[in-house]
Amino acid sequence: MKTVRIAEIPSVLGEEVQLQGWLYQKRSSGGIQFLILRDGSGILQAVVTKKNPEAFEAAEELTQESALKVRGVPKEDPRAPTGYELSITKLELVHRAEDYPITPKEHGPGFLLDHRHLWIRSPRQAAILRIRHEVLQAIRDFFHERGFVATEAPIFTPLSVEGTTTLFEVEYFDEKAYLSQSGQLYLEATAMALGWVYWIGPAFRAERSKTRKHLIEFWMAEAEMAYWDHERNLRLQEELVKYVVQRVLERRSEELALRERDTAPLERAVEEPFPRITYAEALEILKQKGFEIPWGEDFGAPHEEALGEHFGLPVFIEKFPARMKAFYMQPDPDDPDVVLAADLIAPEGYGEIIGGSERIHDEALLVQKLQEFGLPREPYEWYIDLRRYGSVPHAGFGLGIERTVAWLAGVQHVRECIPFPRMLYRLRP
RNA sequence: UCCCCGGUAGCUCAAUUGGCAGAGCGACCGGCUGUUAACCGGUAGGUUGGUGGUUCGAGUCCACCCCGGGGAGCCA
Repeated sequence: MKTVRIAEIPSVLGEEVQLQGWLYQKRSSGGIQFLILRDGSGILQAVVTKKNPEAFEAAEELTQESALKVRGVPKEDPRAPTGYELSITKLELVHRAEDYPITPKEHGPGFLLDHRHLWIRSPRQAAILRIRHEVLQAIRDFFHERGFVATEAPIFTPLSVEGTTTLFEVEYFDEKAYLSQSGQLYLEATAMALGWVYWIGPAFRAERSKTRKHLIEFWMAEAEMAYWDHERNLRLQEELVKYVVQRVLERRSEELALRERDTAPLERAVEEPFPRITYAEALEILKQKGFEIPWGEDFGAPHEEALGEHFGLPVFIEKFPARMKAFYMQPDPDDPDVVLAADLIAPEGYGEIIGGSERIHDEALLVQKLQEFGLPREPYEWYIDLRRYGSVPHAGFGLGIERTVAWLAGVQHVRECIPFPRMLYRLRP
Protein backbone atom coordinates (compact mmCIF):
# COMPACT_ATOMS: atom_id res chain seq x y z
CA MET A 1 0.00 0.00 0.00
CA LYS A 2 1.46 3.32 -1.13
CA THR A 3 1.04 6.32 1.20
CA VAL A 4 0.74 9.53 -0.77
CA ARG A 5 0.02 13.20 -0.14
CA ILE A 6 -3.03 14.92 -1.60
CA ALA A 7 -0.79 17.01 -3.87
CA GLU A 8 0.31 13.77 -5.57
CA ILE A 9 -3.21 12.49 -6.23
CA PRO A 10 -3.29 13.35 -9.97
CA SER A 11 -0.35 10.96 -10.54
CA VAL A 12 -1.89 7.92 -8.78
CA LEU A 13 -5.42 7.82 -10.24
CA GLY A 14 -7.03 4.37 -10.28
CA GLU A 15 -4.71 2.70 -7.78
CA GLU A 16 -5.47 2.12 -4.12
CA VAL A 17 -3.47 4.46 -1.90
CA GLN A 18 -3.38 5.63 1.71
CA LEU A 19 -3.74 9.24 2.85
CA GLN A 20 -2.86 10.60 6.29
CA GLY A 21 -4.58 13.77 7.30
CA TRP A 22 -7.44 15.52 9.05
CA LEU A 23 -11.14 15.96 8.47
CA TYR A 24 -11.73 19.52 7.33
CA GLN A 25 -15.47 19.20 6.76
CA LYS A 26 -18.18 16.55 6.42
CA ARG A 27 -21.48 16.46 4.54
CA SER A 28 -23.84 13.51 4.55
CA SER A 29 -27.09 12.44 3.00
CA GLY A 30 -28.41 9.25 4.55
CA GLY A 31 -26.48 6.44 3.00
CA ILE A 32 -23.63 8.52 1.62
CA GLN A 33 -21.04 10.67 3.36
CA PHE A 34 -18.63 13.16 1.84
CA LEU A 35 -15.47 13.77 3.84
CA ILE A 36 -13.33 16.75 2.91
CA LEU A 37 -9.81 15.78 3.88
CA ARG A 38 -6.74 17.96 4.25
CA ASP A 39 -3.18 16.80 4.78
CA GLY A 40 -1.12 19.99 4.57
CA SER A 41 -0.44 19.60 0.87
CA GLY A 42 -4.01 20.28 -0.25
CA ILE A 43 -7.64 19.24 0.14
CA LEU A 44 -9.54 16.26 -1.32
CA GLN A 45 -13.12 15.03 -1.17
CA ALA A 46 -13.48 11.40 -0.10
CA VAL A 47 -16.74 9.46 -0.36
CA VAL A 48 -18.06 6.48 1.59
CA THR A 49 -21.44 4.67 1.34
CA LYS A 50 -23.30 2.01 3.30
CA LYS A 51 -21.91 -0.57 0.87
CA ASN A 52 -18.83 -0.34 3.12
CA PRO A 53 -20.53 -0.52 6.55
CA GLU A 54 -17.33 -0.62 8.59
CA ALA A 55 -15.88 2.54 7.04
CA PHE A 56 -19.34 4.17 6.96
CA GLU A 57 -19.82 3.74 10.70
CA ALA A 58 -16.28 4.95 11.40
CA ALA A 59 -16.99 8.05 9.30
CA GLU A 60 -20.17 8.78 11.28
CA GLU A 61 -18.06 9.15 14.43
CA LEU A 62 -15.73 11.73 12.88
CA THR A 63 -15.74 15.30 14.18
CA GLN A 64 -14.26 18.30 12.42
CA GLU A 65 -10.43 18.23 12.58
CA SER A 66 -10.27 14.58 13.69
CA ALA A 67 -7.04 12.95 12.53
CA LEU A 68 -7.49 9.95 10.29
CA LYS A 69 -5.88 7.61 7.79
CA VAL A 70 -7.93 6.57 4.80
CA ARG A 71 -7.36 4.05 2.05
CA GLY A 72 -9.15 4.35 -1.22
CA VAL A 73 -9.02 4.73 -4.96
CA PRO A 74 -8.71 8.27 -6.34
CA LYS A 75 -10.37 9.20 -9.61
CA GLU A 76 -11.35 12.30 -11.53
CA ASP A 77 -14.85 13.55 -10.71
CA PRO A 78 -16.21 16.94 -11.79
CA ARG A 79 -18.68 16.91 -8.86
CA ALA A 80 -15.84 17.09 -6.32
CA PRO A 81 -14.55 20.56 -5.29
CA THR A 82 -11.02 20.01 -6.60
CA GLY A 83 -12.01 17.74 -9.50
CA TYR A 84 -10.65 14.63 -7.78
CA GLU A 85 -12.39 12.25 -5.40
CA LEU A 86 -11.34 9.27 -3.32
CA SER A 87 -13.61 6.23 -2.91
CA ILE A 88 -12.88 5.05 0.59
CA THR A 89 -12.08 1.38 1.14
CA LYS A 90 -10.83 1.67 4.73
CA LEU A 91 -10.92 4.37 7.38
CA GLU A 92 -8.80 4.47 10.51
CA LEU A 93 -9.36 7.07 13.25
CA VAL A 94 -6.06 8.39 14.63
CA HIS A 95 -7.50 10.95 17.03
CA ARG A 96 -11.06 12.14 17.54
CA ALA A 97 -11.08 15.95 17.85
CA GLU A 98 -13.08 17.75 20.51
CA ASP A 99 -15.65 20.35 19.51
CA TYR A 100 -13.62 22.49 17.07
CA PRO A 101 -14.03 26.25 17.49
CA ILE A 102 -13.50 27.32 13.86
CA THR A 103 -16.48 26.26 11.78
CA PRO A 104 -16.88 26.68 8.03
CA LYS A 105 -19.16 29.63 8.81
CA GLU A 106 -18.37 33.29 9.43
CA HIS A 107 -16.00 34.47 12.12
CA GLY A 108 -14.69 37.90 13.05
CA PRO A 109 -11.00 38.85 12.85
CA GLY A 110 -10.62 38.99 16.63
CA PHE A 111 -11.88 35.45 17.12
CA LEU A 112 -9.78 34.11 14.27
CA LEU A 113 -6.62 35.82 15.55
CA ASP A 114 -7.25 34.43 19.05
CA HIS A 115 -7.30 31.00 17.38
CA ARG A 116 -4.45 31.65 14.95
CA HIS A 117 -2.82 28.33 15.95
CA LEU A 118 -5.90 26.60 14.51
CA TRP A 119 -6.86 29.16 11.85
CA ILE A 120 -3.73 28.36 9.83
CA ARG A 121 -5.31 24.95 9.12
CA SER A 122 -8.02 26.59 7.02
CA PRO A 123 -7.30 26.01 3.32
CA ARG A 124 -7.29 29.71 2.43
CA GLN A 125 -4.85 30.49 5.22
CA ALA A 126 -2.65 27.50 4.44
CA ALA A 127 -2.57 28.68 0.80
CA ILE A 128 -1.12 32.04 1.89
CA LEU A 129 1.58 30.31 3.91
CA ARG A 130 2.49 28.11 0.94
CA ILE A 131 2.78 31.23 -1.21
CA ARG A 132 4.97 32.77 1.49
CA HIS A 133 7.18 29.69 1.36
CA GLU A 134 7.46 30.03 -2.42
CA VAL A 135 8.41 33.71 -2.11
CA LEU A 136 11.15 32.94 0.42
CA GLN A 137 12.50 30.02 -1.59
CA ALA A 138 12.47 32.09 -4.80
CA ILE A 139 14.46 34.85 -3.09
CA ARG A 140 17.06 32.33 -1.90
CA ASP A 141 17.31 30.77 -5.34
CA PHE A 142 17.58 34.18 -7.02
CA PHE A 143 20.50 35.33 -4.92
CA HIS A 144 22.20 31.94 -4.90
CA GLU A 145 22.08 31.72 -8.71
CA ARG A 146 23.76 35.15 -8.94
CA GLY A 147 26.69 34.37 -6.68
CA PHE A 148 25.46 36.13 -3.55
CA VAL A 149 26.54 34.76 -0.18
CA ALA A 150 23.81 34.11 2.37
CA THR A 151 24.84 35.64 5.67
CA GLU A 152 23.32 36.79 8.95
CA ALA A 153 22.91 39.92 11.01
CA PRO A 154 22.45 39.90 14.80
CA ILE A 155 19.04 40.36 16.42
CA PHE A 156 20.45 41.94 19.61
CA THR A 157 22.09 45.24 18.75
CA PRO A 158 23.35 48.25 20.67
CA LEU A 159 22.20 50.69 18.00
CA SER A 160 19.37 52.02 15.94
CA VAL A 161 19.12 51.95 12.16
CA GLU A 162 15.80 53.73 11.92
CA GLY A 163 14.41 56.24 14.38
CA THR A 164 15.21 55.79 18.07
CA THR A 165 11.58 55.93 19.13
CA THR A 166 10.68 52.64 17.53
CA LEU A 167 13.12 50.40 19.41
CA PHE A 168 12.35 47.43 21.63
CA GLU A 169 14.65 47.67 24.61
CA VAL A 170 15.81 44.45 26.26
CA GLU A 171 18.15 43.61 29.11
CA TYR A 172 21.49 42.31 27.96
CA PHE A 173 23.08 41.26 31.24
CA ASP A 174 24.32 44.53 32.72
CA GLU A 175 23.58 46.75 29.73
CA LYS A 176 20.75 47.64 27.45
CA ALA A 177 20.29 46.24 23.99
CA TYR A 178 17.66 46.63 21.29
CA LEU A 179 15.97 44.19 18.97
CA SER A 180 17.15 44.74 15.42
CA GLN A 181 15.10 47.05 13.20
CA SER A 182 17.13 46.02 10.18
CA GLY A 183 20.26 44.01 9.48
CA GLN A 184 21.51 46.57 7.00
CA LEU A 185 24.45 48.09 8.85
CA TYR A 186 25.86 44.65 9.60
CA LEU A 187 25.26 43.55 6.02
CA GLU A 188 27.38 46.48 4.88
CA ALA A 189 30.23 45.00 6.91
CA THR A 190 29.72 41.48 5.53
CA ALA A 191 29.52 42.91 1.98
CA MET A 192 33.02 44.32 2.47
CA ALA A 193 34.12 40.82 3.43
CA LEU A 194 32.13 38.74 0.94
CA GLY A 195 31.26 41.10 -1.90
CA TRP A 196 27.59 40.47 -2.53
CA VAL A 197 25.52 39.30 0.42
CA TYR A 198 21.90 38.81 1.42
CA TRP A 199 19.93 37.61 4.38
CA ILE A 200 16.36 36.94 5.30
CA GLY A 201 15.49 37.71 8.87
CA PRO A 202 13.08 39.34 11.28
CA ALA A 203 12.91 43.03 12.09
CA PHE A 204 11.25 44.56 15.15
CA ARG A 205 9.69 47.98 15.34
CA ALA A 206 7.91 49.29 18.40
CA GLU A 207 5.68 51.52 16.29
CA ARG A 208 2.18 52.00 17.60
CA SER A 209 0.74 51.49 14.17
CA LYS A 210 -2.56 49.85 13.53
CA THR A 211 -2.93 49.47 9.77
CA ARG A 212 -3.23 46.59 7.36
CA LYS A 213 0.37 47.15 6.24
CA HIS A 214 2.12 46.98 9.60
CA LEU A 215 3.39 44.29 11.92
CA ILE A 216 5.52 44.74 15.02
CA GLU A 217 7.66 41.77 13.98
CA PHE A 218 8.10 41.36 10.24
CA TRP A 219 10.55 39.68 7.90
CA MET A 220 12.85 41.30 5.41
CA ALA A 221 15.08 40.05 2.63
CA GLU A 222 18.04 42.38 2.63
CA ALA A 223 20.92 42.56 0.17
CA GLU A 224 24.12 44.62 0.13
CA MET A 225 26.59 44.82 -2.74
CA ALA A 226 30.15 46.21 -2.67
CA TYR A 227 31.12 48.38 -5.66
CA TRP A 228 27.48 48.72 -6.79
CA ASP A 229 25.83 52.04 -7.48
CA HIS A 230 22.23 53.25 -7.27
CA GLU A 231 21.45 52.37 -10.89
CA ARG A 232 22.65 48.78 -10.64
CA ASN A 233 20.86 48.44 -7.30
CA LEU A 234 17.52 49.32 -8.92
CA ARG A 235 18.08 46.90 -11.80
CA LEU A 236 18.66 44.06 -9.34
CA GLN A 237 15.53 44.92 -7.35
CA GLU A 238 13.38 44.86 -10.47
CA GLU A 239 14.92 41.58 -11.57
CA LEU A 240 14.29 40.06 -8.12
CA VAL A 241 10.66 41.12 -7.95
CA LYS A 242 9.95 39.83 -11.46
CA TYR A 243 11.66 36.54 -10.58
CA VAL A 244 9.59 36.08 -7.43
CA VAL A 245 6.29 36.97 -9.11
CA GLN A 246 6.96 34.63 -11.99
CA ARG A 247 7.89 31.79 -9.63
CA VAL A 248 4.67 32.14 -7.65
CA LEU A 249 2.61 32.29 -10.86
CA GLU A 250 4.30 29.13 -12.11
CA ARG A 251 4.34 27.01 -8.98
CA ARG A 252 1.45 28.26 -6.83
CA SER A 253 -1.33 28.59 -9.36
CA GLU A 254 -3.57 26.32 -7.26
CA GLU A 255 -3.12 28.50 -4.20
CA LEU A 256 -3.74 31.66 -6.25
CA ALA A 257 -6.90 30.10 -7.65
CA LEU A 258 -8.05 29.08 -4.16
CA ARG A 259 -7.56 32.71 -3.10
CA GLU A 260 -9.44 33.82 -6.22
CA ARG A 261 -6.49 36.08 -7.03
CA ASP A 262 -6.77 37.91 -10.35
CA THR A 263 -3.36 37.12 -11.87
CA ALA A 264 -3.51 39.75 -14.65
CA PRO A 265 -1.74 42.47 -12.62
CA LEU A 266 0.93 39.94 -11.61
CA GLU A 267 1.51 38.84 -15.19
CA ARG A 268 1.86 42.47 -16.17
CA ALA A 269 4.50 42.97 -13.49
CA VAL A 270 6.54 40.11 -14.98
CA GLU A 271 6.25 41.33 -18.57
CA GLU A 272 6.51 45.12 -18.41
CA PRO A 273 9.39 47.25 -17.14
CA PHE A 274 8.74 49.02 -13.84
CA PRO A 275 8.27 52.77 -14.26
CA ARG A 276 10.82 54.93 -12.50
CA ILE A 277 10.06 58.44 -11.34
CA THR A 278 11.79 60.91 -9.06
CA TYR A 279 10.30 62.27 -5.88
CA ALA A 280 9.83 65.61 -7.70
CA GLU A 281 7.98 63.90 -10.57
CA ALA A 282 5.80 62.04 -8.08
CA LEU A 283 4.79 65.37 -6.55
CA GLU A 284 3.78 66.58 -10.04
CA ILE A 285 1.64 63.47 -10.69
CA LEU A 286 0.00 63.80 -7.29
CA LYS A 287 -0.67 67.49 -7.95
CA GLN A 288 -2.57 66.54 -11.11
CA LYS A 289 -4.60 64.13 -8.98
CA GLY A 290 -5.46 66.87 -6.53
CA PHE A 291 -2.91 66.16 -3.79
CA GLU A 292 -0.83 69.22 -2.89
CA ILE A 293 2.33 68.11 -1.09
CA PRO A 294 5.07 70.64 -0.35
CA TRP A 295 8.61 69.59 -1.35
CA GLY A 296 10.28 67.81 1.55
CA GLU A 297 7.12 66.20 2.92
CA ASP A 298 6.64 62.46 2.78
CA PHE A 299 3.78 60.71 1.01
CA GLY A 300 0.92 59.26 2.98
CA ALA A 301 -0.86 55.99 2.32
CA PRO A 302 -3.48 57.56 -0.02
CA HIS A 303 -0.68 59.11 -2.11
CA GLU A 304 1.21 55.83 -2.40
CA GLU A 305 -2.01 54.18 -3.46
CA ALA A 306 -2.71 56.87 -6.05
CA LEU A 307 0.77 56.44 -7.54
CA GLY A 308 0.43 52.66 -7.65
CA GLU A 309 -2.95 53.01 -9.32
CA HIS A 310 -1.61 55.57 -11.81
CA PHE A 311 0.88 53.08 -13.26
CA GLY A 312 -0.79 49.71 -12.53
CA LEU A 313 2.71 48.34 -12.04
CA PRO A 314 5.28 48.37 -9.29
CA VAL A 315 6.84 51.83 -9.50
CA PHE A 316 10.21 53.10 -8.26
CA ILE A 317 10.24 56.50 -6.63
CA GLU A 318 13.82 57.76 -6.34
CA LYS A 319 15.85 60.76 -5.25
CA PHE A 320 14.03 61.76 -2.09
CA PRO A 321 14.94 64.89 -0.11
CA ALA A 322 17.84 63.94 2.16
CA ARG A 323 16.08 65.16 5.32
CA MET A 324 13.23 62.68 4.86
CA LYS A 325 15.46 59.64 4.68
CA ALA A 326 18.04 57.80 6.79
CA PHE A 327 21.45 59.20 7.72
CA TYR A 328 23.47 56.65 5.75
CA MET A 329 22.15 57.46 2.26
CA GLN A 330 24.47 58.83 -0.41
CA PRO A 331 23.61 62.32 -1.68
CA ASP A 332 23.06 62.70 -5.41
CA PRO A 333 26.22 64.32 -6.84
CA ASP A 334 24.04 66.32 -9.27
CA ASP A 335 21.77 67.61 -6.49
CA PRO A 336 23.01 67.22 -2.90
CA ASP A 337 19.55 68.02 -1.52
CA VAL A 338 18.34 64.58 -2.61
CA VAL A 339 19.70 61.10 -1.91
CA LEU A 340 20.32 58.13 -4.19
CA ALA A 341 17.53 56.14 -2.63
CA ALA A 342 14.40 54.53 -4.04
CA ASP A 343 11.21 52.97 -2.75
CA LEU A 344 9.31 50.41 -4.78
CA ILE A 345 5.55 50.86 -4.50
CA ALA A 346 3.41 47.83 -5.29
CA PRO A 347 0.23 48.36 -7.31
CA GLU A 348 -3.33 47.70 -6.08
CA GLY A 349 -2.78 49.54 -2.81
CA TYR A 350 -0.26 47.16 -1.26
CA GLY A 351 2.19 49.97 -0.55
CA GLU A 352 5.94 50.12 -0.27
CA ILE A 353 7.56 46.71 -0.64
CA ILE A 354 11.21 47.75 -1.07
CA GLY A 355 13.34 50.52 0.32
CA GLY A 356 16.94 50.83 -0.85
CA SER A 357 19.80 53.21 -1.43
CA GLU A 358 23.42 53.76 -2.27
CA ARG A 359 25.26 54.15 1.05
CA ILE A 360 27.64 56.87 2.12
CA HIS A 361 31.24 55.61 1.83
CA ASP A 362 33.08 58.79 2.84
CA GLU A 363 34.04 58.89 6.52
CA ALA A 364 33.79 62.65 7.00
CA LEU A 365 30.36 62.82 5.37
CA LEU A 366 29.04 59.90 7.42
CA VAL A 367 30.24 61.46 10.68
CA GLN A 368 28.64 64.75 9.67
CA LYS A 369 25.31 63.01 8.91
CA LEU A 370 25.31 61.19 12.26
CA GLN A 371 25.63 64.58 13.93
CA GLU A 372 22.93 66.14 11.78
CA PHE A 373 20.54 63.31 12.69
CA GLY A 374 21.40 63.65 16.37
CA LEU A 375 22.73 60.11 16.70
CA PRO A 376 25.41 59.16 19.25
CA ARG A 377 28.76 58.29 17.72
CA GLU A 378 29.96 55.58 20.10
CA PRO A 379 27.67 52.66 19.04
CA TYR A 380 28.36 53.48 15.38
CA GLU A 381 32.14 53.53 15.75
CA TRP A 382 32.51 50.13 14.08
CA TYR A 383 30.25 51.28 11.24
CA ILE A 384 32.41 54.38 10.70
CA ASP A 385 35.40 52.00 10.73
CA LEU A 386 34.12 50.47 7.48
CA ARG A 387 34.87 53.87 5.89
CA ARG A 388 38.49 53.79 7.12
CA TYR A 389 39.70 50.52 5.69
CA GLY A 390 39.26 50.21 1.94
CA SER A 391 35.94 52.04 1.75
CA VAL A 392 34.13 51.60 -1.55
CA PRO A 393 30.80 52.74 -2.99
CA HIS A 394 28.11 50.20 -2.19
CA ALA A 395 24.36 49.86 -2.27
CA GLY A 396 21.59 47.65 -0.96
CA PHE A 397 17.92 47.27 -0.20
CA GLY A 398 15.34 45.55 1.97
CA LEU A 399 12.21 43.82 0.72
CA GLY A 400 9.27 43.34 3.07
CA ILE A 401 8.19 39.70 2.95
CA GLU A 402 4.66 40.05 4.33
CA ARG A 403 3.74 42.98 2.08
CA THR A 404 5.08 41.12 -0.92
CA VAL A 405 3.07 38.03 0.02
CA ALA A 406 -0.03 40.17 0.61
CA TRP A 407 0.30 41.64 -2.88
CA LEU A 408 0.90 38.29 -4.59
CA ALA A 409 -1.80 36.38 -2.72
CA GLY A 410 -4.25 39.28 -2.79
CA VAL A 411 -4.59 39.45 1.01
CA GLN A 412 -6.03 42.62 2.51
CA HIS A 413 -4.01 42.53 5.73
CA VAL A 414 -0.37 41.55 6.33
CA ARG A 415 -1.36 39.76 9.55
CA GLU A 416 -2.49 36.80 7.45
CA CYS A 417 0.85 36.64 5.65
CA ILE A 418 2.93 35.34 8.58
CA PRO A 419 2.07 32.28 10.69
CA PHE A 420 1.94 34.13 14.00
CA PRO A 421 1.59 37.91 13.59
CA ARG A 422 2.83 40.20 16.32
CA MET A 423 0.71 43.31 16.37
CA LEU A 424 -0.10 46.27 18.57
CA TYR A 425 -2.27 44.86 21.41
CA ARG A 426 -1.88 41.29 20.17
CA LEU A 427 0.93 39.09 21.45
CA ARG A 428 -0.98 35.79 21.68
CA PRO A 429 -1.01 33.00 20.59
C1' U B 1 -0.40 58.98 20.32
C1' C B 2 -4.93 60.88 17.69
C1' C B 3 -9.88 60.09 15.11
C1' C B 4 -14.04 56.68 14.18
C1' C B 5 -16.71 52.02 15.34
C1' G B 6 -17.77 47.95 18.46
C1' G B 7 -18.20 44.31 23.01
C1' U B 8 -25.46 40.30 23.86
C1' A B 9 -25.48 32.00 23.56
C1' G B 10 -19.29 28.40 21.37
C1' C B 11 -19.53 31.73 16.49
C1' U B 12 -21.99 35.71 13.34
C1' C B 13 -25.55 39.02 14.61
C1' A B 14 -30.97 40.97 16.09
C1' A B 15 -33.71 43.21 20.14
C1' U B 16 -38.66 49.63 17.62
C1' U B 17 -39.15 55.62 22.29
C1' G B 18 -35.95 52.67 28.33
C1' G B 19 -40.82 47.76 29.06
C1' C B 20 -41.02 39.33 28.82
C1' A B 21 -33.14 38.50 25.82
C1' G B 22 -34.08 36.26 20.11
C1' A B 23 -32.44 34.06 15.17
C1' G B 24 -29.07 31.51 12.00
C1' C B 25 -24.82 28.53 12.27
C1' G B 26 -22.10 25.10 15.54
C1' A B 27 -22.93 21.01 19.44
C1' C B 28 -26.28 16.92 20.75
C1' C B 29 -30.64 13.46 19.16
C1' G B 30 -33.45 11.77 14.81
C1' G B 31 -34.38 11.59 9.12
C1' C B 32 -32.42 11.50 4.08
C1' U B 33 -27.61 7.36 -1.36
C1' G B 34 -24.20 12.86 -4.94
C1' U B 35 -23.29 16.59 -1.05
C1' U B 36 -20.69 21.60 -2.54
C1' A B 37 -20.69 26.82 3.97
C1' A B 38 -26.06 20.33 1.92
C1' C B 39 -31.11 19.97 3.54
C1' C B 40 -35.53 18.71 7.08
C1' G B 41 -37.44 17.95 12.39
C1' G B 42 -36.22 18.30 17.61
C1' U B 43 -33.07 19.34 22.38
C1' A B 44 -29.69 21.92 25.36
C1' G B 45 -27.22 26.49 25.59
C1' G B 46 -27.25 33.77 28.72
C1' U B 47 -23.83 37.29 35.32
C1' U B 48 -25.80 41.37 27.72
C1' G B 49 -17.02 43.31 28.93
C1' G B 50 -16.37 45.69 34.27
C1' U B 51 -17.58 49.34 38.18
C1' G B 52 -20.72 53.09 39.63
C1' G B 53 -24.99 56.29 38.50
C1' U B 54 -30.11 57.97 36.55
C1' U B 55 -35.01 55.37 36.64
C1' C B 56 -40.89 52.09 38.99
C1' G B 57 -37.93 49.48 35.32
C1' A B 58 -31.35 49.56 31.79
C1' G B 59 -28.70 45.14 26.64
C1' U B 60 -30.56 50.18 25.55
C1' C B 61 -29.28 56.55 28.86
C1' C B 62 -24.76 58.95 31.73
C1' A B 63 -19.51 58.66 33.87
C1' C B 64 -15.06 56.13 34.35
C1' C B 65 -12.29 51.78 33.23
C1' C B 66 -10.98 47.22 30.42
C1' C B 67 -10.70 44.61 25.74
C1' G B 68 -11.01 44.53 20.45
C1' G B 69 -11.72 46.36 15.19
C1' G B 70 -10.99 50.22 11.19
C1' G B 71 -8.05 54.41 9.85
C1' A B 72 -4.08 58.38 10.49
C1' G B 73 0.92 59.41 11.46
C1' C B 74 5.50 56.34 10.98
C1' C B 75 7.48 52.59 8.09
C1' A B 76 8.90 47.34 4.90
